[in-house]
Amino acid sequence: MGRAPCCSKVGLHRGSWTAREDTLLVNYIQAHGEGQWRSLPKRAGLLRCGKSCRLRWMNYLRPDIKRGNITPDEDDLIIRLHSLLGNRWSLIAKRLPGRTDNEIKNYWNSHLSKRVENSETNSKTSKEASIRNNRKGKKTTEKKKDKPESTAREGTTPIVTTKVHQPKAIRVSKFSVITRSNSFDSMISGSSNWGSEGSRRANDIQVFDFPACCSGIAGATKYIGKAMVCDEDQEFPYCGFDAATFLDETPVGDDTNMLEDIFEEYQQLLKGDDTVEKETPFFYSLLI
DNA sequence: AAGCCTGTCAACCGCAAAGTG
DNA sequence: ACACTTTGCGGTTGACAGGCT
Repeated sequence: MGRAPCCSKVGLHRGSWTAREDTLLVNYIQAHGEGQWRSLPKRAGLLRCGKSCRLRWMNYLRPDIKRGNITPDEDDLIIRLHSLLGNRWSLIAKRLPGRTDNEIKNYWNSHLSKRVENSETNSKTSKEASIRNNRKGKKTTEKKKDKPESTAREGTTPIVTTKVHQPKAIRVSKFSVITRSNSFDSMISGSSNWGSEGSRRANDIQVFDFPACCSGIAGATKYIGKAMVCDEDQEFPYCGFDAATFLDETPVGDDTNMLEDIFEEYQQLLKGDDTVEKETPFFYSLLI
């Protein structure tokens, strides 16, 4: 499909998987577990490359994959998370149990991107109309502040088009935490000693106070999640709060209200001040 | 009925981070 | 510190299905 193979895979199967191949892969992983993808095909008796096996398992065969259409709730959540995180599909997928990054990416590209684009166009058009009206001398009762633009869709939450970050693809470690001792430089470069799997249990769910530097601006006081230490000597947004880490560190549960709450709180945080983007590109460089 | 067009989605790719020796 | 391998990510492609002309 598409491009030439990344390496010589003469004799290896490519393209769609057969039922037999699926069975072989599932049986092998059930018996031996995931990992060792490079050697897995040989051991499982598959004529596929390890990458292909991993992809098939991750995106299709895993038992916890949720099949079926994206629900309106999921749909909304994807739009809103994308407005915060950009194309970080794996991060978005983590907030949608049972959905894969590939699925969400495809769904976005085929369904949502156009819708959001249209909503932005519409909103732009109405804004321009408004400007034209103003130029005509039509009175406006109040000067609108720069608020997040949103448009309503029938029966769903309005689409938030506040900011669309276009981050580059970076891998976000599952247990990444920002510590006082870690500089932003190390955060960006990814040379992370920001925490280790061994130092924290994955399911530790606690309620934390936002550091004063953050809560002062955001108005938010608490979030539920794993520890994230902030350098309170610095003022937000220099303190080390970042969307990816925040969402990554916040456990996923079945409680959609909790997700809503988390989203709302982070939304508040980002909304804090548009000058953040203009005056502190450093903060945004964490996301872009 | 046949051909064209469009949308969807599984699978591929290259790249970069993380892991290992 | 370095080189090499493994893993994970996001972008892209092309097969396929269904609608349209």
